[in-house]
Amino acid sequence: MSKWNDAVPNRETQHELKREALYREAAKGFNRRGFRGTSLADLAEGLGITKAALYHYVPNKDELLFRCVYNSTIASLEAVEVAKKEETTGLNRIHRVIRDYFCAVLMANPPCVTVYDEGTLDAKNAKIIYDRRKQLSLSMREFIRQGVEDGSVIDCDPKLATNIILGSMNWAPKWFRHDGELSSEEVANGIADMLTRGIAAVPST
Amino acid sequence: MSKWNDAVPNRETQHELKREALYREAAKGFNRRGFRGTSLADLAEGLGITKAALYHYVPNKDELLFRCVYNSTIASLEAVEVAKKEETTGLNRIHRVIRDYFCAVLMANPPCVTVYDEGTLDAKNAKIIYDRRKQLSLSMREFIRQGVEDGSVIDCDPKLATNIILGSMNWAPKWFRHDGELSSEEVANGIADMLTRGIAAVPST
DNA sequence: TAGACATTTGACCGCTCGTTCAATAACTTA
DNA sequence: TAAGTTATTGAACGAGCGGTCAAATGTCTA
Repeated sequence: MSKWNDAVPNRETQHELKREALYREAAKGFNRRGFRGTSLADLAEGLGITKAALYHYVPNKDELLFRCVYNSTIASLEAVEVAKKEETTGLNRIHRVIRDYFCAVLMANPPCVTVYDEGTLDAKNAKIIYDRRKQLSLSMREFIRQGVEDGSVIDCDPKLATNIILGSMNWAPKWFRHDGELSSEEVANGIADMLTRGIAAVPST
Repeated sequence: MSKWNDAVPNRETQHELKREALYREAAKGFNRRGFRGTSLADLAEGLGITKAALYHYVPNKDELLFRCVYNSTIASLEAVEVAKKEETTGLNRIHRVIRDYFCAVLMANPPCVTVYDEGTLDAKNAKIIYDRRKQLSLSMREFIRQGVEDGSVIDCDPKLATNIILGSMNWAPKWFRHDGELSSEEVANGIADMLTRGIAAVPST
C-alpha cells in the first residue's frame, strides 16, 4: 500500500493541496485586482495550468469568492467569541477582536478576502455574508457600549466607531505587503493599539 | 439673442449640466458596485437615455473613472495645502485634512471615487493618481512627524498611522448613506476626532 | 499488460460589455 | 420655412469572459 514511506502524499491529499493552492491564488487576485478584474485564465496561468482544469477543484468562480469571504467572517466571529469569554473591559475586547481578526486575514491561512463589490455574490450567498458581517458589527457595537459603561471607552457613537474600525481593517489587505518592513503581527498590534486608543477613556501611553 | 430672460440655460450650458449629471451617476455607480460592476448601459438607464448617447459627453468609460478619482485627489491635496498654511500643531493639521477631505468626498461635489481596483486605469492615468496619492500620504506622514516633535502626537510609526487613517477614509463611501442618521459634516468630524485621538499625546476628552 | 480512474487539454458556446456608425430627430438661426 | 448644427438612437462589431465537453494523457491497481 504505502510506498516511499508516505513521503509522497496520496492522490486524495494531492487533490486537496491543489485546491488549497487554487484558493490562495484566487484570494491573492481578488484582493489585488478585485473579483471581476481577476479572470479564471489569470488564476490558471498563475498556477501553470489551463482554465478548464480548475473545474475539477471548484464548481465555479463565485464559489471561490464566497469561500474566501466566508473564511474572513469565520476569523472575525471567532475573534468575537474569544473576546466575549475574556473577563475584561469593553475596550480590551475591542482590541482583542481587531488584533485577532487582523492577524488571521493578513496571515491568509485559510485565504481571506474582505473587499468585494456589491452584486458579485448571488443573492443567497450575499445574504449569508451580510448576516455574518452584521453579527460582527453588532458585537463590536455591544463591546463599545460595555466599554462606555465600565468606563474604559469614551462616550461615542458605537455605530460610527465600528464603521471606522471595520473600514480600516477591511482596507488593510490593499496596502499590506508580506515583504514589507513590518510583520503581520506588528501591523495587527499597531492597528489595534491606534484604533482602540481612538476611543479609549484614558490614553494607554 | 437672450430669450425668456435667460431663465433657460443655453445649449452650451445644458451640455455641461448633462455631463455633470453623467459624472454624478458614474461616481454613484462606481462607489457602490465598482468600476467593472457598473456598465455604461446601467448609467444610461439611470439617466433615462441610451448607451450611445453617453459618447457625446465623454470619450470613454475610463475617463469617467479617472476624473472621479482625480477629483478626490484634488480635494485631498487642497486639504493638505490649507492645513500647511495654518499655524498650529501637527495633530490639528491631521485633523483638518481628515475632516476637509472627508467632507468633500461625502458631499460628492464634484463627484469623487476613492476605491477602484488595480488595473482599471491605464498605465498613464494610474501613474498620475499614484503620484498624487503618494503626495497625500507623504504630507500626512510629515504632519505626524511634526506632531511628534511639537508634542501633540504620540510616538508612533507615521507610515502605519497614515495607512490606517487613509484606509478608514477611503472606505467611508461604502457605508455612508446621505439618508442616514448623521450628516456628512457630523460623520467627517466624528471620524477626524476618533482617528486623531488615536495618535494624540493628550486625550481631547 | 490491461483496465479503471483521475487529470488535463484545446476547442467551442453563449453572453455581456465597450465602442462605433449611419440614420433620424430635435433644436437654432437666418 | 429651409438650412445647418446638435442630440439621440438602434443596430452591429469585436473582444473577453465563464463555463462545457469530448478527447487525450497520465496514474494507479489487478
